[in-house]
Amino acid sequence: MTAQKDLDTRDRILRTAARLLAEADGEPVSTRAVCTAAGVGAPTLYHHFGDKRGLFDAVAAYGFETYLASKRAQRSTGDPVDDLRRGWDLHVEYGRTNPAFYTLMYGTPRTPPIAAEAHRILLGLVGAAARAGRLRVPAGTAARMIHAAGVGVTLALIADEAGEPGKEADGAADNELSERTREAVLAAVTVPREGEGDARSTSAARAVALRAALAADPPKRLSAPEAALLGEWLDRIADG
Amino acid sequence: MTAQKDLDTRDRILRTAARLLAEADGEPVSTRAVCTAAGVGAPTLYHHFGDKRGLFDAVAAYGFETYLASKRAQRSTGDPVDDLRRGWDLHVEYGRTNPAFYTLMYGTPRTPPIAAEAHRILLGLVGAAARAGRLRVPAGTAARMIHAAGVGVTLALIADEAGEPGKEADGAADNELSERTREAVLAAVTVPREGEGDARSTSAARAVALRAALAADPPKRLSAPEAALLGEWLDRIADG
DNA sequence: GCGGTCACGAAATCAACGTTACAGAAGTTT
DNA sequence: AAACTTCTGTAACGTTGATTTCGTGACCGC
Repeated sequence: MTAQKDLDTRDRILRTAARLLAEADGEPVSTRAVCTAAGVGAPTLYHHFGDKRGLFDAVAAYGFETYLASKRAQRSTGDPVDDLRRGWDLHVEYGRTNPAFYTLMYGTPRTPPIAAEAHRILLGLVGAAARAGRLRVPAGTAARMIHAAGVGVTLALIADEAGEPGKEADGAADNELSERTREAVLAAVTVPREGEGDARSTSAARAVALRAALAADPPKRLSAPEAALLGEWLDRIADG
Repeated sequence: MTAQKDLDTRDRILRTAARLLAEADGEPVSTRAVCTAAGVGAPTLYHHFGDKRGLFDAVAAYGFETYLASKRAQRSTGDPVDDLRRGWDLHVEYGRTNPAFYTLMYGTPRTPPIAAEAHRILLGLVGAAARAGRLRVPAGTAARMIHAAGVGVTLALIADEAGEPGKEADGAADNELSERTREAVLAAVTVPREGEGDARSTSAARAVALRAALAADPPKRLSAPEAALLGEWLDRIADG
């Protein structure tokens, strides 16, 4: 079974590189270290991954896949705002359990392309909330706010745990930071539940909902400039 | 003037290293590159900074000093919540104009000790708001939330500008993200202005204010365990 | 059973890195 | 003026990095 052995070795290199990357706290990991730790020769690594870049790209994809899998598996709870909550919690949880991968992903200005799918999933959740009339700001703005705040909170938690490892007791404080910031952003971005808000918030929410629906299904009876202008007006109503 | 020449060369090396660090987008900068770019020999660098670590520590302090100077120069506007706003804006502004230094500071789990003073200044601003009765959550919690969200927003803006450089037009969208997130967190953390809120929020704010005052000036008439228990109760009141 | 492809290891190659002897120049002190 | 300290350049040293060259054993279709 050549294919079996092949996958075994490749996977072993991948796992070893991931472990070394997690242990080395930020400073670079050499291909030599990966080879010796995995018990393979250098040509084996180059046979499977081409070069160092290819190896670490594969490692990044490998480490991020568990997160994407959990995100993709997320089913709607019926309440789109609760779905946003669960998405936030999944994000923070992944960062806390995989700090090395996470800082590689979101701590650098050059966000790897693998993270693009995570962002697409977030846009999907936010879009659903918008179509349900639960947003009071444009969907793109809401997504950016949620993403930025979530990344900031996760990096702060990682920094805390790096500073004082082994402290299990502050898990409560960590959850407090995450949940409070999450609710702060969601409160600023969503409308409570039903149309019980004042007229201003509901008209804003309806403008956002219409905007999201039009984005998903472009109006055929309007020209492109007309649609663009309409979108701008709807944003202005949403900004209230 | 030996001292003059000394400072000149040292400063030139510092500036050159800072520039190379800003240009090299994340990947490491070699001492050789710094030496050739600064027009000095290697022993000069080692004479002034000891080794590579010493050089980059000095560079980090050098790059962060402008930020700390602006923070320290910040005078109160009279409204402690407005002071928090200005502190946030200063933070974001520094990150956008110095993305390389900023990601070095806040993008890594190992936050350099120089950033500790920035955090102390933030704690001072938050403490002032707490003593003025403008906080509805404990001061430490508020500081953590503001810091985490601010870092997240700044990193998001840096990532945006790295993705599409030269785009001056989206400065408005950038400010929108920063201001909206800032107001979202401040709204969740502070109370509006005067004691016009309902009884629950004012009692919470007063509990936080008392807590902050006691932290600054420990009560002499209470034993340490008593004071600890009192603090816990005040936090519970503040949490509502 | 045999040529060919695939997976892998031992050792080597080449460049780049941090760092250091050594030496010379310039100012300061005596 | 001589000795000394400080600052700096030339030229290396030793290490480590990524990557390749060559060779060998195993498996697979014919």
